[in-house]
Amino acid sequence: MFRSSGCADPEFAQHTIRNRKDIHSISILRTFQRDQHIFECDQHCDWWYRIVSGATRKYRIRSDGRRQIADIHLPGDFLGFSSKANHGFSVQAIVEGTTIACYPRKTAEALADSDPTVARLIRVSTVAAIERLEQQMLVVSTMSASERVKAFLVHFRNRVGQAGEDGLALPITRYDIADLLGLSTETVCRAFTDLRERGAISLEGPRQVTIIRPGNG
Amino acid sequence: MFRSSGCADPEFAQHTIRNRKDIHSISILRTFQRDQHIFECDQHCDWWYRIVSGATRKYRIRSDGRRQIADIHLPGDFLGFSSKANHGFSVQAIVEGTTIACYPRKTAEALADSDPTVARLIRVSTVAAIERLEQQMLVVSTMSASERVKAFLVHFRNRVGQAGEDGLALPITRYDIADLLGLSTETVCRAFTDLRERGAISLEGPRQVTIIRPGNG
DNA sequence: CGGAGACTTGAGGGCGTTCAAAAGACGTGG
DNA sequence: CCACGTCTTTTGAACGCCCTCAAGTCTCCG
Repeated sequence: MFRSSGCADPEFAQHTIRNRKDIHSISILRTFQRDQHIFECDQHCDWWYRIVSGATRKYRIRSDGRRQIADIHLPGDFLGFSSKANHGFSVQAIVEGTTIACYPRKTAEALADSDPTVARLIRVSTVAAIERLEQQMLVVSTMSASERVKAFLVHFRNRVGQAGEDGLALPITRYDIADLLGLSTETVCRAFTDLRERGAISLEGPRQVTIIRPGNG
Repeated sequence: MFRSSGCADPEFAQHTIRNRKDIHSISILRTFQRDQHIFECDQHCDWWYRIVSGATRKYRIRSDGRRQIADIHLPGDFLGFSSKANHGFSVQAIVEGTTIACYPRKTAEALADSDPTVARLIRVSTVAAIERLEQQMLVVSTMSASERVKAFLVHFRNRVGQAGEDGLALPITRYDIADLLGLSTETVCRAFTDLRERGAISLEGPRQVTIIRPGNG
């Protein structure tokens, strides 16, 4: 939009060239081990992040010591935005060798200010996070244990995008699922068993699930 | 940033003038009756909205007929963003005479593209919504009924911003609170009674609450 | 082969839901 | 101003789901 302008002002011309910089060019790639922190809850928000490969969990430890997982991030997701100075959540790698692109916040914000494409990318990404959270809330606040687990499996499969095959390799433990769905580990296990016995899913292994009936039943 | 440029190109100059338009100048003010819809879940996302006065609820009807409230919007909040063509939620006025500024989506997006201030405003607003939802999720998925109601009251008081006085006039019914917290109406009532008996709150009337002890206890 | 972590299953109790009923609050019209 | 109907709020009793505690099995990896 701006770049199509035939402006002769050198300062502006230089600016448009700076704008041409892809957001990826200002990023630093980092690799994380399993359970290694990308950032912690009391840390200052100096970076934005994008998952390149692997997965992360966004969580918080409640005053009673229990862990609450607010979101799971998969490749393509942006995270690390905050309206306050500190994140209120910690983010941890779930799988070994999770790769993350890190963007210096000030530079990225300046880029978002000058490049509408970047601003739009951020906007779409945050809106997607909102919709994910709203969906998650619906699941957590109104569904039974089995329904929650099934909704999680269906939602997760849709996100990893294996639309054709229903075989799903879960990168996360029952503990993670429990903390994400607001259930106990035992209840999650019982829900898996229940869904298997009712023919909604089949288990080739604890982490290898096939969704047979995605709908109700 | 762009506007400080001394560019002589007329097209660009005209553009900068367009950029000067405040986002509020492209809005239409509308007033809604109680329970009137701002938009419904299957409606096309042609507008963005900002609450001017009153309050709205963002909700969805589950397949079993139960209603789930995902968020309450108060003056200053932006809403209506979606990454898809349709909203997945309906939004309704809670109080009589709720006033809302409506922005034509395409115009607003173009404005966000050209004016970093607007883009930043939208970004901050969506990030605030994310943080609200994450907080809400924490409440819904790990707290007991009384804790949820108390957390709701404290959170709500902070949002309406009556920091000095603890007297709080609730614009919403027990039914709304129940659907927001994932509880039944009866349980919400019992939680109010419980909190009153334990001295955490006092009730001058069903809708008039004073928070005595915001912390635990 | 041994150990640690992940997963599964069982029994009992607490908390929230459902069903039922009544009291309170509020606006409307006489 | 009061009577009336409707919506909201409150309380009670019984049931059911999920949590907790406990024990055992499976799986992976050194």
